[in-house]
Amino acid sequence: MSLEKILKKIKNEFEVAIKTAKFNGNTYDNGNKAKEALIRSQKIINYIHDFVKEDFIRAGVAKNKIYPPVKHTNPELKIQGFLKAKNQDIAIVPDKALIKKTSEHFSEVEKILSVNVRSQLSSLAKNIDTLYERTFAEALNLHLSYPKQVLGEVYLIPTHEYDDKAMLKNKIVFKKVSKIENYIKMFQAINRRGSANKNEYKYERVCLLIVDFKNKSPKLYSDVASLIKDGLVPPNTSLTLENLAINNFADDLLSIYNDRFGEGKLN
DNA sequence: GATCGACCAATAGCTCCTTG
DNA sequence: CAAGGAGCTATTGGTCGATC
Repeated sequence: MSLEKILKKIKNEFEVAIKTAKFNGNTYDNGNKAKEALIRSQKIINYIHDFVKEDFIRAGVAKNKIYPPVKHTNPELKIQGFLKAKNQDIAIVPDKALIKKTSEHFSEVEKILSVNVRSQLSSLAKNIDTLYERTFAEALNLHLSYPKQVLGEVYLIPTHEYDDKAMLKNKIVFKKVSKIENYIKMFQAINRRGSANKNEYKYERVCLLIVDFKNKSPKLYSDVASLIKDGLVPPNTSLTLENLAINNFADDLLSIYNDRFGEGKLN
């Protein structure tokens, strides 16, 4: 499925939950509660998981090396990092034998390519700093144990967050424009870890999906010029979405992977 | 007196374990 | 081996002091 279609589906399901206070055959007290159930079911984020998985397959990765497989939500691979073990949203495993080794520290485990995927559609401003901490702690947790491991992160944010108060009354209301600049700045700061022996807090490649859900067909922003044109970041901004957009996401990760571990291990 | 920023806490749905 | 419960986590809502 194309990303455009997926975003449309996400918008639709999210807004239907808010407007009807229903999700998955259950009726909730209000639209906000139904939306919570939808988010917590992981249904929405799983669309993005599958998109990323499909993109890896397009880029040459073997289907059977991806965990959980396309269209499946388990088994997730739990990898023991420096401080804690954590399930990986998308893991690409060069050799099946590694799967049994992820609960302890085996150096070959670093050959597993891992991508985490998350979203935040409301309360962005309030939580930006919780997000900072979580996001970079997760890369650290793995890189401190596995310095060469190739890590990716995909984060979906709206240009205008959904208003949580309006949801209580089953209304779709968008707040004024999100602090998109802050998000870009923060993700650029932890993006493109080039060398395997430093900057453990960085990801090898991050993708920030900036989407305007106010449009009937949600609009995905892949360059700063468009953001400026639509008044979403100041015209004089020095920021860029270079290496932060979805274009070449899988290819970039694979290219770093191939440099570190040799060509073709994931095909 | 409205908005912002920083920090904390809650909770549903999932997974996994236990128990009968 | 089903049912129930405990534990974990992602996401986001509440609050309070600072700042505009």
